[in-house]
Amino acid sequence: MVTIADVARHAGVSSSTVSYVLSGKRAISEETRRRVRSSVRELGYHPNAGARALAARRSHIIALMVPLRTDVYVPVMMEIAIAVTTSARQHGYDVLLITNDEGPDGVRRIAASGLADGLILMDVELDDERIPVLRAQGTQATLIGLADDARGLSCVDHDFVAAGALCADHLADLGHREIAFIGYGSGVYHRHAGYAERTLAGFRDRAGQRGLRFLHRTCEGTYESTAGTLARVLADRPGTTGFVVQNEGAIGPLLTLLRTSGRTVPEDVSVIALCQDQLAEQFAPRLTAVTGSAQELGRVAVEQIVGRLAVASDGGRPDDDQALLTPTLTVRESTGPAPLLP
Amino acid sequence: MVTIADVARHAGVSSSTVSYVLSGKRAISEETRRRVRSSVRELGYHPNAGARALAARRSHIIALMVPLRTDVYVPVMMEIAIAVTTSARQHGYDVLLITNDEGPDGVRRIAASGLADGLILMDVELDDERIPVLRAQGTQATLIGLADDARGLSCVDHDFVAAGALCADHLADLGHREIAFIGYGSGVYHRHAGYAERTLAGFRDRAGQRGLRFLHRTCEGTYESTAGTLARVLADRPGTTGFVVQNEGAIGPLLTLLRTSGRTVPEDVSVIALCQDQLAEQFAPRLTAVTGSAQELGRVAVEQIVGRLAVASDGGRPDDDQALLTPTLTVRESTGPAPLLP
DNA sequence: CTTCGACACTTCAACGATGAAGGATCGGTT
DNA sequence: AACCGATCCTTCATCGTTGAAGTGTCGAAG
Repeated sequence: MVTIADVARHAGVSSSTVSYVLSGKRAISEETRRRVRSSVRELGYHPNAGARALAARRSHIIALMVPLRTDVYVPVMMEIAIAVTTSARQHGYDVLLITNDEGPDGVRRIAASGLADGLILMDVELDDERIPVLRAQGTQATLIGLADDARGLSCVDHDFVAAGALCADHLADLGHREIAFIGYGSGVYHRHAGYAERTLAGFRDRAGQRGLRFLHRTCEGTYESTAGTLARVLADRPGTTGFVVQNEGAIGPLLTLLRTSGRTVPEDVSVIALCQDQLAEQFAPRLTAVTGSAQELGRVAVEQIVGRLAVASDGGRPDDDQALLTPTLTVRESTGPAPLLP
Repeated sequence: MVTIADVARHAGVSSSTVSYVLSGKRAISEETRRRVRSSVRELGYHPNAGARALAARRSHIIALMVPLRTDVYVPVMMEIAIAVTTSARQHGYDVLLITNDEGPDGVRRIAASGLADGLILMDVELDDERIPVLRAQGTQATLIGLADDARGLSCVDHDFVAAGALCADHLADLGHREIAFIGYGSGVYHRHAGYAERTLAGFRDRAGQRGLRFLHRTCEGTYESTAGTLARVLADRPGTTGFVVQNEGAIGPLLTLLRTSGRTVPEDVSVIALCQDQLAEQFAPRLTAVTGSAQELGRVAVEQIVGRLAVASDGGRPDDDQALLTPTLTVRESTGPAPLLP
């Protein structure tokens, strides 16, 4: 193992000079800097992470707490996790993956052991048990999602209200008047998962303003569940010409069921999905969709936590930013003008 | 921050006694152990990760290197990552997430800095650049996937050969004679991704033994690509009655296309998928599928690396195990007896 | 010709844990 | 009474890095 002392000896300086060259915290002459750098390269020196964390009281690790639950669309989670990892690396941090089944104790463990400098929490509930722990430990953290009381924390999330409104506007612009909103399973709403409720609220408000009638129906995302939901919708409101789908699993079944029931998309009914573009493009017809960038979410979360850590290590009190990312509507082949009344 | 010295003072012992109570490496009297444990609890002591890593020369961290690429089915990757994380915790390890765009340098960085004790590599290519680095650094590692030269490493993977054979057997048992194998995009084969080639090989061999005629066609997994692939298959071999699909993205389009071309599943054609059960159940009809457990894969990988680390820290030379996990065939509604010849 | 400040580097004491080596205590054996 | 071994605990050096404080040198100002 190559230590800083080996580098120092090789470059003919003291080890703290090597440390200063590497951290850039003191002025070092051009000549010495060059020599040290070339010794570092020649010996293949990498600072020992443990020693560095001990001495500097910073591990340069960010912990990312991901849900075990699989009722959220998994590729999105993965995309966020990867975006967090690559963004973190750009700021000189590594990412520790922990699962939220460790709960508040997990947060305590990570914070108290100094394993990570800060945390990013995913799948936050409105009234989350982990938040008081964070505050008690004085640990820097960012939430992906919104919580009731986010004092001392930063947050970032998609603007689901805007996403819901975009759906309503698009269908209203096309002349649709009766809409069905196919949501997640009822469990998601009972958990008060913010994203589900906020999308619905945004849709509901805009739908009201635009004079749309609509139904909201939960759906578990299986074929059977979608079939049941669709049957109920068509029984309750036979004049429905627009569908908003926020459940990734329900999209495929819905399209199949519409087809087999003799309804053509988009001539007879329009379908607009709240899902990743990649997924929207896999169906036939390709789906008009409202999307937020998962990568952006991860990137912003990292920037928030890195910013907080920088301020805190200078002895400051970080601002609690709340970022809402604006969603995008991409019009594809699944939406069109409402059919003329028969 | 609570240190081991605080605990020692509180319990009226020396700090190394606390250390021994916690590690269990020396005999400590029942009475003292009790007192130390209760002090630990009362003060909320968690050992400082950096100090522990420095002194013990083990970080208790396993690095998991995941692919950035998205042409593999992402939920499977996530499932593995989560299984690795939860299994690792059960062995007292945490998991550091790194992306394979860091390449061999990433491996060097992690190994040389002592950030992680060992690595688990995913998406390994047959001739992978990271493997020589691992060997040079003397780092313990496990591969998820198989490599050409795995000396000094452990490996775990699904038995894709067996999976391919299972597909051939099932269709042969049902009386099918002309089969189409819809694979991944050509890029996957050009990369010599082991799983694609091995599944095909297993299928090919068994198909030969069972007297099946078959076509193998690549497919990018989009609707258009699937349509093109299917059209070619039906033009080349109009008598095809069985489909094996190894591309998750192609399943939905294939089912839709078969239906719109007037073919009923399973009465006219049988479809067997190589994909997760969860996905197989989302289609209508539910798909007969051959599956390997992603959770099991993660669990075994962790057990291998933890085992290697234990042996190595006792000064031993770990065995290079290669585990192949047996896949399961679950018969659902998408396969049935071959239609009688017209 | 002293003094001062700027610059460039070094010295050295942390940081918080581990674990080898070294007591202290005690019952039992010669 | 002296010695022994076992048991249980403590002392202390060590891990590799950081950064405050200190040293030495040199040019410019007083």
